[in-house]
Amino acid sequence: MARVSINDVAEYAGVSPTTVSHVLNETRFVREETRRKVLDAVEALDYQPSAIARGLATKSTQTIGLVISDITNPFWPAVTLGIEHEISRSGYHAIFCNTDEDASREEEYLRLLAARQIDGLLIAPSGTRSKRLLKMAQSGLPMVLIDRDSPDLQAPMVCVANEEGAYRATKHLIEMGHKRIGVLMGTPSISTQVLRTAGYKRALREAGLPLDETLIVRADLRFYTNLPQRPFSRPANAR
Amino acid sequence: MARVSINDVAEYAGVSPTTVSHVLNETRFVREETRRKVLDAVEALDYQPSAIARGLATKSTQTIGLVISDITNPFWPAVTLGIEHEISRSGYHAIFCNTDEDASREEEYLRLLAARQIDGLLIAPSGTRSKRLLKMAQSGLPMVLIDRDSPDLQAPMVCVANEEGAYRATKHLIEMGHKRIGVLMGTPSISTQVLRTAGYKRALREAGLPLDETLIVRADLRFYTNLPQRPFSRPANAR
DNA sequence: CTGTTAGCGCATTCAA
DNA sequence: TTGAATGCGCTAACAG
Repeated sequence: MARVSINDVAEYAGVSPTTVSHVLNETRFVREETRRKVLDAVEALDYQPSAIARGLATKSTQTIGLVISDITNPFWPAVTLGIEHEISRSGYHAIFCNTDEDASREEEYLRLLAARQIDGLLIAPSGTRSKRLLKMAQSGLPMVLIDRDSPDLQAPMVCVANEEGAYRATKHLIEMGHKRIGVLMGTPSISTQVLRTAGYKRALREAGLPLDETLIVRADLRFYTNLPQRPFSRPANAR
Repeated sequence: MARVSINDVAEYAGVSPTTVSHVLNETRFVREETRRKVLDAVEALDYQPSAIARGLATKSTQTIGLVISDITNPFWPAVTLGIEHEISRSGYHAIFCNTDEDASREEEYLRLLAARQIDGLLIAPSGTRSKRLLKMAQSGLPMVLIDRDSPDLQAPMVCVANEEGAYRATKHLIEMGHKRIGVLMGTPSISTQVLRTAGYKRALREAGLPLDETLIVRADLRFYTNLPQRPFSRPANAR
């Protein structure tokens, strides 16, 4: 039952562990004959290198953290799928973290990811500024924000045009002759919501329409299907 | 930039690494005074134990593999959410693997998970029987099948009542007076599809209705939203 | 062209 | 009540 290690392979092949390592990683030239012996041993013993041990030795884990808010919001599966494809194409893999829009869960996950020594981080940050996240960014951990901005993080971000989108939508309604236009807003602390509301206001301003704050309503923007909905009680959320 | 290790903490606190390890894991009694010193050192140095190193030493990774077929099928986000909650509640975390219903991707992921020394596996197996998966099961790796059965695996499974569900649905239609009832079937190799079709047939048989095979049609059962749909071409699939 | 040695950061005997 | 020594499985100098 004991895991077969690089030493077992080396012994079986009659070479040193170093050589085994080198042929497996193609990290230095090895005589074809030796190479064959090693490969045969690997085959015979069904050897699987331990990513753990390698990680410890190289300080690189080929792992990236994926921190999102709510996988049941259909936006995220679509994003996740694309991410997963690119990641796995490059030999990496993702640790999946669903924060449920809960700052303490986010914090917990960040701690875990740090302990797992991730090589990079993809995150849709919750509104609350996390000291840990900040520190991770400053430590030089490669990181990109998805869907949401975070003022003090200054990491690259990819997102939709929230302000512009809301602006255009509002403008469109105005052009159709509507005067009293409302907004359903999700979690206010999130950049998407702030920006969309900003776009909405800009359109109103531009059209000379009055801004009625009571028309901006806090709502639960989650997507409902008739699937079993979240068995866990959580604060309302939205992208 | 160098990671602070257990030795740094030990030195800072004026104790041995052994003691640090013990207070952190609460694995043997340590005098309160010593304990405090260690905890203070941890705090002062912002020490994060390396899960990698621990994994290598203990052979336990607190990691479980989650292998599903298609995260854009709304069934899976719902399932994933529940899994993620339970997993993280227990101090574990998941490596997310989206196979896209592709046997070779499944194979690749299984290899990766084995290398990462996962402690357990949750999988919705693709139809094709994987030798690697079989070996993993036989090696004693804790494993549970989700949503789909796999004949030669004999692992615990949790799924919906496919046969019974299809049976009842069909029966309902029959009771409403319908005679020509069709089936849209996804990937045929998957147990869900087989069972549902079986339930359908049972209902027909029971009602003495003829079975018209041409009414069982292979289809793409993916769920379409107006979200950007899979930028990758893949074979059609379904749960 | 290949092997020896020495860590990576932790947990764990075995001693004291 | 605490330490010293060893090893997990691998990679990376440094030799030869």
